[in-house]
Amino acid sequence: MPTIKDIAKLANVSTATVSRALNGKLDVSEATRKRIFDLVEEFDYTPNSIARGLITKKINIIGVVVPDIVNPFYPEVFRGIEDEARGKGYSVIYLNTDYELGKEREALVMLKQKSVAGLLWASSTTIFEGECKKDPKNMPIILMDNYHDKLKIPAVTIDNVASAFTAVKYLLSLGHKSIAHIAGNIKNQTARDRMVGYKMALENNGIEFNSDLILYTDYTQKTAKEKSKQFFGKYKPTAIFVANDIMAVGCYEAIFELGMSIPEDISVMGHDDIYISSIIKPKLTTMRQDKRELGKLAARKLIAKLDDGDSDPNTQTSLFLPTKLIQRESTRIID
Amino acid sequence: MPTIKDIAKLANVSTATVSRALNGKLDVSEATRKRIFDLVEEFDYTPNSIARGLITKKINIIGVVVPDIVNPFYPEVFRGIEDEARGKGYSVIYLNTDYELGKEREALVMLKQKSVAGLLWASSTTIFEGECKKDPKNMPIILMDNYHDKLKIPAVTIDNVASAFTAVKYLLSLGHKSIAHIAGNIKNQTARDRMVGYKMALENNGIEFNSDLILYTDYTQKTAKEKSKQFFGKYKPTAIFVANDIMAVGCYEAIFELGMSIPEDISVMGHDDIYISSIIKPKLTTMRQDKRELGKLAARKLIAKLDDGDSDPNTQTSLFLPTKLIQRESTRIID
DNA sequence: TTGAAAGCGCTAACAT
DNA sequence: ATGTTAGCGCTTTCAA
Repeated sequence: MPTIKDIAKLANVSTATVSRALNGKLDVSEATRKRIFDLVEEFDYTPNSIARGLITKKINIIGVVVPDIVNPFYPEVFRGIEDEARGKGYSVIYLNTDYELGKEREALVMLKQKSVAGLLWASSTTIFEGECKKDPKNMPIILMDNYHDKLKIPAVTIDNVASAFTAVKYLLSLGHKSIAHIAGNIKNQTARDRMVGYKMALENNGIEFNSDLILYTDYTQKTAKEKSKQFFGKYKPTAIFVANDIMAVGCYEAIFELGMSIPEDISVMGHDDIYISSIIKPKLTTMRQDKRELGKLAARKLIAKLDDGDSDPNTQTSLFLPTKLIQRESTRIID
Repeated sequence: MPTIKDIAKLANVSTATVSRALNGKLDVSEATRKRIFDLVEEFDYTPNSIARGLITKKINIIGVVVPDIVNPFYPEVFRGIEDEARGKGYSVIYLNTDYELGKEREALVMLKQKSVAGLLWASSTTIFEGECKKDPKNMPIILMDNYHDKLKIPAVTIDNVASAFTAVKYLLSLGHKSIAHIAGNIKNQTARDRMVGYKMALENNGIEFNSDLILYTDYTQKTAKEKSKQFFGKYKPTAIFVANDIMAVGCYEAIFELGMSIPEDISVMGHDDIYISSIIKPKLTTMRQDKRELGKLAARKLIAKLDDGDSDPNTQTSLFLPTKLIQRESTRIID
């Protein structure tokens, strides 16, 4: 593998000049620039990013931290990130945190130690403030699928309140009056927001919020199934809004095991529109979010910050993407 | 962040000694070793992996190359890899290749440029030989979910011939005589092997192989659906063995759209046992492979090679994991 | 057992 | 517009 020295020698210039040319500095003459680039081409030279990293304290790798790649929501987000990052010359390091604060912290340490340029973070819990404020300049962070009220960390997510509102509003428009809600982990801003949207829609329609109709979970299919099974023993709502599709699957299982049917006995509404939602029977009515786009825009925002600093104003702001109601077979009009 | 210099100064030794102690060289006195490690502990010092990488030409990151993380098979493999790698102090860079040779080549270049220590490679097509033979010492490769006949690259995969054989044998044991096969991309060794197993089982039971009953695909759900729909217009086998579960879903769709039912009109057998296979209706009978284990063992093999060189003999050999028949609802006894 | 010194490949002042 | 020099944080000869 050729080094910058080889190119310098062949071009009859110093390594500094080659470095300047390669990094697009303006003070290089056209002639030498061309000479250098021709050589680079000819010998297929690529700068050693490790050596560069030693100086700049940064390597062109971005870290992605998510709860669990096995959760069908994340692979799509990841594709969006990887596609965008690769196009801009960045690679992606991926870490799972299993919804555990300890692993999140550990992930952060690993990533810092590896000098990644920046972070894309889908935190499962409310982000711990200390870590995030520490050298924010050295390692910019963009939150995904979550945001933080107090800290001003830019985020790319959806408007969860509005989205849940739309979902429940739809259920109401179908004539449902007794609507339960399976909430996610309420340590999570996203889960809280979806519950807020649920409440708002209810109150907006003159229906009183009933805390008995709320099932608290940890966002997993298993828990959703267990809690649902218990719940339906006691309560008979005509509809249920589930905070994500994976839990809706758990809810389906419970309903079927109890000998009930969807949507005849109960309408089920999910959220996210993951891959399986259109495959399960009955097909799940849900709110679609464009997961790939989410990843792409988050990566774009981070890389903009990395490459251009904070000159671009929208590297500092958050983005709230729209969601879309997908009507399928799991909901019905109630008489 | 403290550097090796800081530790050296505090310990009253040279940086060389600190380096030696940290790298477990034997020629450091117990006293100084302890002094150094105490300091390391106290100041939470971690060596800068970039600086180290500049010398060793390696960074403690391993590259993972797969066709598409959105394909539900891979997230689980990835979890296995990440868990194992993290435990051993390695991070993981992930690249998608979309079943395209060009992107595979590009991925390899990126990874080399970033000086990753080694590669875990789930190649979609038969690996291109040139790239793999080039400096194999510098960047060891372990193949996943695939292997290569001619090149002696160690692999971690399953015995696809045996697995497909078992699958089809099961169908035969149910009394089926006319069994179709949806094959994967036959540029791929895995796809070819599964077809071989299919043939062997047939011939083993005195049933002649009929090429009309083979559907060639690119491993995607969409293609599987299209080809199935055409196929079932002309042929009426009583069973079909699909080379993977994602295509089985496509096959389901085709069958349902044609107004047929599973397993009454046709038995469907998949392969892999991905997440959705136990969720779809009817639940899919399939061959389970332990994807997480696959990833874990592949990572373990690679890291063993990285850390211990080729002294450990099983860094050179391939591993063929067993699969397991999972009987569910999509297959039935035929009379 | 330890230290001094060189150098990995690159960038960034500081000169010219 | 270009070259010289120093140095990023670490490992690794070579000496002692």
